[in-house]
Amino acid sequence: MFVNVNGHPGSRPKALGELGELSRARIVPSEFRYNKGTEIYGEAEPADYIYQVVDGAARSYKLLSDGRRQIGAFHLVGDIFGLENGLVHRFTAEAIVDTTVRLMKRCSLEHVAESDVFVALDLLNMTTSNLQHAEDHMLLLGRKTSLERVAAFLLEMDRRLTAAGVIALPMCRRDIADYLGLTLETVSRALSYLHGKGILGFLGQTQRQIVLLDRVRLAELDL
Amino acid sequence: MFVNVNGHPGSRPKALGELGELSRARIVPSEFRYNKGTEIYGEAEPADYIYQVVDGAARSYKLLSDGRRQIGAFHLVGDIFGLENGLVHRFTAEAIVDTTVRLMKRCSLEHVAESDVFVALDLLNMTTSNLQHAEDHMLLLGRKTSLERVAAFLLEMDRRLTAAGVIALPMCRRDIADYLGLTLETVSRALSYLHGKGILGFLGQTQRQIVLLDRVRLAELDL
DNA sequence: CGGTGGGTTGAGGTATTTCAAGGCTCGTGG
DNA sequence: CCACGAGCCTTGAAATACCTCAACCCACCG
Repeated sequence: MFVNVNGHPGSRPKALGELGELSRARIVPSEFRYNKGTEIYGEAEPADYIYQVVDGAARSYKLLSDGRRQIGAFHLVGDIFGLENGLVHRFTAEAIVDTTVRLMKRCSLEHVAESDVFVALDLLNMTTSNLQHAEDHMLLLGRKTSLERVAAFLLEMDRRLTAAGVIALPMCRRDIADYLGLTLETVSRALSYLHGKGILGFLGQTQRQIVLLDRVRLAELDL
Repeated sequence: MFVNVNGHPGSRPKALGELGELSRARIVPSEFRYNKGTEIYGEAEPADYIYQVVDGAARSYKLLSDGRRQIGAFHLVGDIFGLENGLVHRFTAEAIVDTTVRLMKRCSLEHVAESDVFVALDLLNMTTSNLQHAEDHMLLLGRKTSLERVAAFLLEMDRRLTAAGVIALPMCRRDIADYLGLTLETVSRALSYLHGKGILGFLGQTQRQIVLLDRVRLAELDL
């Protein structure tokens, strides 16, 4: 079934083993590269590092026992993720495309936080940002229609990764669906609808580059 | 509005409150009572205080422009809520029943946090707890069926407010529905179904007191 | 008593999912 | 160079989980 593409149960990459190579660099943040679809860390794994996307994109998700997946967030260039307060990660994180991350050992960070108020407040600010996103997303998942969800998604991506007026999505329709609590078909239909209404256009033939032609009408769909 | 708080900026705090993790903050808490259904604070209002439920229960929610409501959390006895990092609240909070809260001035708390690393870390811990709850709730809202949602709700309430084997719910079906992203009818049907299966029982005639008769089968529904 | 605020239940409607088919692109190998 | 399969996306048709609308019951309360 869903064994390969999203790296479901089958794949148990050796994130720790790979990171072992980096263990020499204790203090200085190091960079690491993950290939498309590979796991960066798994849910319930020890949270030894925090990550920042240098290039590429990642997804964080939870799974139900039967494979249903909910993506909690996409991590784009510049985003910091993997920040957990407890000892373990609460999400699985995977590279959506070939991705370079900068990583930092968590324990040293915590140690700094205990002695430096401003680091602690920084952590608090980052956690609060994550919380705010999650709160907004609960409203979307609990109460918005499919069209409203897709509109909100497009506006979020427009805000976060538009370059030169074009939204170059790194993720496939299934990822979008699992982020929005829909099926990929419903996402596709909503995008087609918006396309038909002249609200957005596609560039190239991959369907992953989107131009927002009428931001006003799109915003009207995002209640 | 409700301005009966005596803690003025000038007054020097002395006694420790029982605000648990925040006791180091050395802030004098005052109590206040809200009648059933009244607003404690509104979304986008200045966040001047943080709150702890002494008695009763509260709900935090967001509204869409057309009135659709998503309850993000219920606040039960002992819970701290209204903790925002920004200047304004991101939810509206209301008393579900007649409720007594202990409240603390936020600005003084922040001031302490800047100088006391342990207070800042306490704030971080509380924010992280909220984040974790929101993350779990996203999975519920995005991917679980109505029966699974109701089962998860019952188990959460069982964990958080059961006394003597009875779950005495403070909230009505509509609140539950708006928490679970369902309609009140669907919630009612799910409860009836579980009742019919012998998984739960009702006490009294208000339908608000629930006994879990078969926690095992209920847990099986919570994937 | 009559009204109001919950709660349940049924019948019908609908938004979204599910199932199925087909198209397009791209990489690989004959 | 073309054939081929895999991955991704779209679209249609049918199924269904949940919603909507409506009726009714019951407890509470002035």
